[in-house]
Amino acid sequence: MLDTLLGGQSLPAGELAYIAGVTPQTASSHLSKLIDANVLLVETNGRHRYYRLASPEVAQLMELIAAVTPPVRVRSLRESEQMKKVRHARTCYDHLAGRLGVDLTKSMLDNGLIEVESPTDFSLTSQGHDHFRQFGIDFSVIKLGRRVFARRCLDWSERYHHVGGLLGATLTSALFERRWIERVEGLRAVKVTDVGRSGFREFFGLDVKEIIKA
Amino acid sequence: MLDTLLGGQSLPAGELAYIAGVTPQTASSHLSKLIDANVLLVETNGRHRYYRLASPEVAQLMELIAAVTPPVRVRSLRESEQMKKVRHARTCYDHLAGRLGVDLTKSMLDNGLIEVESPTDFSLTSQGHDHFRQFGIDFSVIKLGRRVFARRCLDWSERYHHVGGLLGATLTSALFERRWIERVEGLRAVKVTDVGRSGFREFFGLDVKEIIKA
DNA sequence: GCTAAATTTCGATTATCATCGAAATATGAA
DNA sequence: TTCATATTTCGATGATAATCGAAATTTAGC
Repeated sequence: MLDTLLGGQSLPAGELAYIAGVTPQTASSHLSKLIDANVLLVETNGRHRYYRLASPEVAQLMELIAAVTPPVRVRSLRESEQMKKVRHARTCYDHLAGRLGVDLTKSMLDNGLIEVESPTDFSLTSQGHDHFRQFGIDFSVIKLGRRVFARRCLDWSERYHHVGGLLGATLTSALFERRWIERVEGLRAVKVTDVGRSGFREFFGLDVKEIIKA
Repeated sequence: MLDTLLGGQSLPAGELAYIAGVTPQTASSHLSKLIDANVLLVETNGRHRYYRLASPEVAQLMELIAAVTPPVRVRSLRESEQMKKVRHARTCYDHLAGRLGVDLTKSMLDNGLIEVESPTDFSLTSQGHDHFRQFGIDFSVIKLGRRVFARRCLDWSERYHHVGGLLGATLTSALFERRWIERVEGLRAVKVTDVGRSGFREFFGLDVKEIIKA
């Protein structure tokens, strides 16, 4: 959770729990300890509680710990293959991340479907609205609710942003529905199907470099 | 045990056990974990095994933890007096910290001996080079090796930076050699001698406010 | 080679922590 | 109001860690 927050974002408890792979109760327990220890700050916003690092010193602290700690040894070929799959394409909460998520984001930027609105957010251009309407998703009728529309989410494996928020989530669930992507059993990784491979090329001008074999 | 080793000394396991108030078995168990975690190094010298911090980064890490952590409640008058001494002047790994370390750093900045080079580093000005040559230290002939020359190290008690790195270490060991400062028995604290008091005034334009009495 | 000192390893006990189901709380929406 | 969602609190259980006695290991000095 701390590693995720190192990017400087504020995230709600549920999302941090998902990322850490624990239940919300467990995450809540850890988060409150981290608050007490002056490591995190929380900002209450309605029923969401956004957690973030308490100070630049904490970020410096974590970088130092990473510098002092011996690098985590990958113990087996299987683990290393799994790591490759996870780096290639995975879900981050409910949207695409990894190489695929980042490349898709870059191609949407290049094609003028989205643009960088602020350090923390993307926005959908009118061209993007049209393009996604053709794709079968009409974002002009989708209600925002409390959720951010298109978060710029820092990708730990690619060190670049991918699209999160409602846009990322809606797009990703559509990709699952159309079977462009499928979950890899037991991992956070996803694989691109043959249908997806041609779909990404035609619709997003994106050549998916390596297809992960199931 | 780590707090004791922050003074920069090497100590045997038995002594660290005594200081921490645990049996040698318990200390040994913790020390071996700290070795595995790259926090400590051990030097075997006959049947004694001398433990010390593994790197300046570990010292910086611990000072940062102290800076982030909420202050510990002081339980007794004696503890409070000890705390005062430690806050006044102490060694941080191998360089000066506390009020004295911070004031010395400020006076070197004011007198143009050093300047802020980056958020993490100081640098020695040409005036500083001359001044230290007069003092008897020629930094132009000291090899850097892998160590940072003059780190801006955050001071937990003063919430300001003091000089670490090679510059801080070289200066501090010279101060011990000339008996401007001496260790306080059983603590990380140091005290300024009468010689040091006049020396700091003449050479660094620094009035040492309170002399810690032994 | 023997003995004493410093330290570690082993094993058992006790204390503490992590975890999650169930229930409570808080908020926003219908 | 009622329902759904986000989050926390409580409580029980299983896992992990701390601790130290006993015994093993290492080495200095005799």
